[in-house]
This record gives sequence, structure tokens and C-alpha cells, in this order.
Amino acid sequence: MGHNPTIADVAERAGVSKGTVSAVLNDKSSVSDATRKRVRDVIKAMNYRPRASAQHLLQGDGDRTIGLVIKEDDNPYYAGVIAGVRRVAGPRGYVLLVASSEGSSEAEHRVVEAMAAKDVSGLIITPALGEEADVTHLFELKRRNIPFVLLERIRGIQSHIVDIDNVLAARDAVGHLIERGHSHIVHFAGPPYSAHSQERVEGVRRGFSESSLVFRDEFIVPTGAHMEDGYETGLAYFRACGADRPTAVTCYNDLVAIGLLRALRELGLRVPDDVSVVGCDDLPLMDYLGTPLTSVRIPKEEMGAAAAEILIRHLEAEEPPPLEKVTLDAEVVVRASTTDLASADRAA
Amino acid sequence: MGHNPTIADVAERAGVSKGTVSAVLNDKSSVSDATRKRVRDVIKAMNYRPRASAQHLLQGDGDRTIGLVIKEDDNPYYAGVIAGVRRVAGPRGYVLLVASSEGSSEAEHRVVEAMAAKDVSGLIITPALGEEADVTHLFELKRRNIPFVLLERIRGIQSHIVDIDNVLAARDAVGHLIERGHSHIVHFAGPPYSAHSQERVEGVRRGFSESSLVFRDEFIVPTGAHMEDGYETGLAYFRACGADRPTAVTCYNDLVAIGLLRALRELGLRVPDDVSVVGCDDLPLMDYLGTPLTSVRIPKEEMGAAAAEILIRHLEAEEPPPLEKVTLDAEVVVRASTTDLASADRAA
DNA sequence: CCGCTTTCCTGAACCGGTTCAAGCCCCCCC
DNA sequence: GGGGGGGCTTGAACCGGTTCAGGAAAGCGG
Repeated sequence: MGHNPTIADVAERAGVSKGTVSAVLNDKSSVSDATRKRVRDVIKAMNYRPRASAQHLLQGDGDRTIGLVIKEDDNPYYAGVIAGVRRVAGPRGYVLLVASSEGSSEAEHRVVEAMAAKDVSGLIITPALGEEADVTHLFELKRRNIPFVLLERIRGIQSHIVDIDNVLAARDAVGHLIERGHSHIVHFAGPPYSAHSQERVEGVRRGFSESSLVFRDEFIVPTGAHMEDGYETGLAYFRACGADRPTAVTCYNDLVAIGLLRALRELGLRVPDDVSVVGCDDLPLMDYLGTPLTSVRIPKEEMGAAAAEILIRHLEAEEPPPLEKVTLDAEVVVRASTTDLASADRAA
Repeated sequence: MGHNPTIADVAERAGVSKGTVSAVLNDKSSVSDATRKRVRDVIKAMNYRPRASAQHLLQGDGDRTIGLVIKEDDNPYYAGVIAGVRRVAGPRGYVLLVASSEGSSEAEHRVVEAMAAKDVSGLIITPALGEEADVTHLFELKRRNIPFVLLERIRGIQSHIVDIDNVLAARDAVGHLIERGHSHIVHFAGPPYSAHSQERVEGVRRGFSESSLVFRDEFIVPTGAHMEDGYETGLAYFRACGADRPTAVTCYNDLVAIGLLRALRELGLRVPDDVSVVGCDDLPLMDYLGTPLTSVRIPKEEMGAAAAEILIRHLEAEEPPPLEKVTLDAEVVVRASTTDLASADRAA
């Protein structure tokens, strides 16, 4: 009897019918106290637990639920996306479930499968692409006719998409620095397998090519996506660079920038006087740092909201609607971490 | 025909049997191409989607899933808890679903219900208590025999519990400051309805009473739980206090402390020279601030891990195990935001 | 003591899928 | 032309609950 007990097992052991056990479970008044107690005891003894799927079978279909798959729990970036989804989905009566893929494609598969198995109404997914994008789970969703929206454009799959133009975002960051007279700019790039990171590197390249400056490969410094990465890379890089020190750094994201700020501080370099720093994402935190950080604003909330809109529209349509692609704009938010070399020259 | 189509509807419209439609859905090889196509077309046209609950009925019970209910998405505190749960639950084959109650008891009900309906194996819940704690949803979980662990002790419900002693935590924060010679200490308290906040206020009181200092009610300054709250309250408070300025502030949590730091910076007050600041939670961020922040370390990961341990042990037990109560310790992590007035005096 | 409620319980039907033994049809081959 | 086999489809049973018509037992009034 390794099997989980069913309502029939309980009924048999309690010497009553399935119907009676069900009545006890649902607190119907039509059960005598004695029977109720007896059944309750058996339920407890057998550690019986009704199977939700069997219950739902009868009473209409599941409630409205949206599943959101993010890449990391510890990046405040996603808090913004979540807020956006919630703002739209909440009032329409959808409950939001969040799961993280921890950046692993395999975990993403598991998580998406689990959500599909839980019968969510639809999904919003930030795909965690490794080298070889395995999108079988997305095809599985299509097969099962579960609508989903991607928050990152990926090859080989047709779907609703909401994203931003990362190339432009990074180009603008570099452009901002060049405008302000910087010419020795390095870019702390994110994880190499990340599509966002690659696109942003491409944007940096573009930023150079649109100016009179020459891009050199060593301007791209590989690092990760977390504070520690920015910190460690920052320490190592600025210790090693000697006199050939860049006047500005653009970072893959704000967390890396925060780490870099710490490294610079510990090395006795001032921001922005010695080094200008630009982040990306524009976390709410940016205004609260000792040196408020210039950052490229990614419209996190808007992305979440747009994705939720599209998803819900799909869910509530009679017939499958056409696929939507939305690209939102990023923009540089200037704060105190970037100095204007040109005006400094002028002053001198 | 408002009803969602079932497999029978599809079968009828396609002129085949239910079994055949099922075979098409599951990519069985035993269907002729012509039939397959016809069925697929009908499926698409009717926007048919199989009901997961019906599918699960046959093929054993649902997968292993743990639901975690947190209070806010935008507090990095929970990232730590989530990491702890994941560290334990992941290797044991559990998928983690997270939902936020947004601090509202009503939303918590909805979210818990939704997770129960989705048939999660068990739940870990950070209860969002309002004034009158409505715990009917927790009784509902008991009735349905869905195990859960609470991350905050609450009245009127027997359950597994993992928490910390907030009174001691706040007492230690105040004690730390008193040891260092501070006597004019105020506490930026969290939201009044929050149990954590109340306990921490109690701890502040305790910290005073264990010293020779007298506690005064006006030492407690009400605020919220977010950066903006600390910022605004900080601006208002330090503008108003004039010459009677406290030498130290303990904060409900680190976010409030970060907000306060910004306010002090903008007011031209130096930390820790003019004002010492102590946070609570000990977010990873604390080491990265311009002035690294002294904070009471709440063992977030350990809490999540302990809760997951207990829950899984319960889930995998044959018989319902006895309830467990675990209380973890908090400890002050001293960084650069608290100065030692005593040694400063000595030096003078 | 009889009829009529009321209380409590049973058992069969049902929800919407999956599974599989059985059967049909067609084709091939001897 | 008959036998055999493979491809395709059917239909009934089943999963584990809920629902509800109906029946047995108990209570009650006259």
C-alpha cells in the first residue's frame, strides 16, 4: 500500500460511503456528529489528502493564474517587472505566481513544466538562454495551447514578445559619455552567454562607430551580473591598468555598477572626478547611493504591464489572436556619477 | 456554447473518437497523417486546451512543488529567504513557486487559496497580519491537510514555525549603540500593524530598560518599510529636531536605513560622525554602500532553509509529525555607520 | 399503531481526460 | 482466394473526487 490513500480507502476503513467522506470533507451539515468524528479520525490516521485535480474536474476550470518565470530572485530588476505584471493582472482577477530559473536553461524547463502542470492560464517568461537555446518546453506550451509572452527575443520560436532594444540602450550609454568628452571608455560586460549582454556589447561597439573614436576589443571587460562581479572585476582591472586608466566605465547592469563603485572607493578613486560610471536598468536604489548613479532606464514596469496586457488579451479572446511584438525604449537617466570632461576643460 | 470545449467536442466536430484526439494531443504515432491534421485543425479552430486536472487524474499525483508566500517583491530580504528554501528544496526535487501578498491579508488569502488549488505539496508562508488576524485560510489548509510552515509566529494557529526573536534583535541594536556611548537614540519604527515592527519597538524599549538610560515614547518615530519612507521621515525628522538632535538612529530595516542615509546626506549630516545609523536584516547590499551600514543580521537563508527542511520532512513522513518551532538568532554586524562616542571622548 | 417529517447515508452518475484490448480495413503475398 | 499482418480507429474502463435522487431509520403527532 505504497499508494496514497484515496477517498475510497478512507470510506472503506471508516465503514461509510465515498459520498459521506466527501460530505465530511466539505463540512456539509448532513452528517451526524458521530460519523463525522469517525471519518475525521480515519482521515487523520491515514494522512489522507484529497487530490486537487480530482476536485477540479467537476467544479469548472481552474482559477485565473499567471505564471511569471524570471532569471534570478536576487536582482531588484525583476521586482520592477513583477510590479508591472501585477498592476495589470491584479485588477483583472489574476493571481501571480513567480518562479526563478536561476539562469539555467534546464531549471527553466522544470519550472515551466511545473507551471504548465499546475494549469496556469498563461505564462510570461524571461528565457534563460545558454549557448544552444533549447526551446522544447516552449513548443510544449504551444502544443498544449498555453499562451505565453517572452520578455526577450529568441531564435527559433514564434510568440508574443515584449522587449527593449539593448543595442540602442548601450549605444546611448556610450554616446552620453562621448558627448561629455570621454574617449577612453571601457564596458564591463555581463555573462557572455546572455543575449542581453551580447546585445549591449554590440551597442557599445555601435556607440564608438557612430563617433570619431576607434573601438578596440580590449574595451570590453568580461564580468558577471552581480555586485560581487563588478567589485572583483573592478578591483582587478583598476589595479592592473596603471597610468592607462579609462575615464569612464559603462556597466552591464546596475548591480555591476554598484560593485564597481565599491571597488573604486576602496582604491581611492573618486566618482565621477577620476572615473565616471554608467549603470543599466535604473533600479530605484540608484537615487539612494552616496553618489547617485547615472543609468540607462529600462522600463521594467512597462514591460511587465505590456506583457500582462497581451497575455490577458490572448487568454480572454475567443480565437487565438495574432502574435504581438512590442519593443520599448530605454533612455539615459543622468545623475551624479558621470562628469563632463569637456566643460572641465573649458573651465581650465 | 459558452463552455470551454472538451475533448469530446473536438472529437465530435472532427468526426473521430475521444481516444483518437487524445492520441493526436500526445503525439502518438498511431494516427494517420490525414486524421492528425484534421484533428489539429479542429483543435486550433476551437481553441481547445486540455484541462490539466483531468490529465493528472490518471497519471499519478502532481509533481513536488513548494509554494512560498512572501510579503513584498521589492524587498531584497526575501531574496535571501528564497535562496535558503531553494538550496534545500532544489536538490530534493521540489520546484519552488513564489507569490506575494503585497502585505495585504486579503491578497494573502487569495494567493494561498490559489496555491492550494494548484495542489502544491506544501507551503511556506510569511503571514501578512493586519489588525485582526484572519487566519481562516490557514485553517482551510489544515482541513485540506496541506502542510505549511509559518515564518512568523501568529496567534490562534498551531503550526510549524521558524522565526527569530525580534525583541532581542532590536535590543541588541540599541545595546550596541549604548555600549558605544550613545544616549540619545531614536528608532525609526516600521508599519504599526506589522508584528515584526511591534516586536522590534518592544526590543528598543528593552534595550533602554537594561541600561541606565530612560526610555521616552518620543524615541519611537513611526515610518514605513521602504527606502522612501526612511528618506522622507528622515528629512522631516532631522529638519525638525533642531539642536536636540539624536546621536544615533536604529531602523526597522535596512531599506529604511538606506533612505535615512540619503536624507542625512542631503541635510549635510555625516554618518557616523554626526549621526550613527543601524539597520536591520543585513542585506548583501550593506557592504556596498558608500558608508557600509551596521545592521542586525537576520539569518534569512537559514530561515528559508529550516522552513524547507521542516516542510519536506513533513511531506515525506508517513504519519503527520509533531509541530516544530525553531527560533534563530540575530546578531549585530558592525560596519562603518556607527561611531564610538566613548572613545571619541577619550581621544578628546 | 399509522402516516409523515426529518435526519443520515448510500450508490450511481458524472467531470474530462488517458489507456488499451479489440476490431476493422486494406494490402500483400503465396 | 485465403490467410496473415500492420496501420488506424473505436469504445469502454478508469482515475478520484462531487453531486444528488432516493431510501432506511428514527422521531413525532394524532
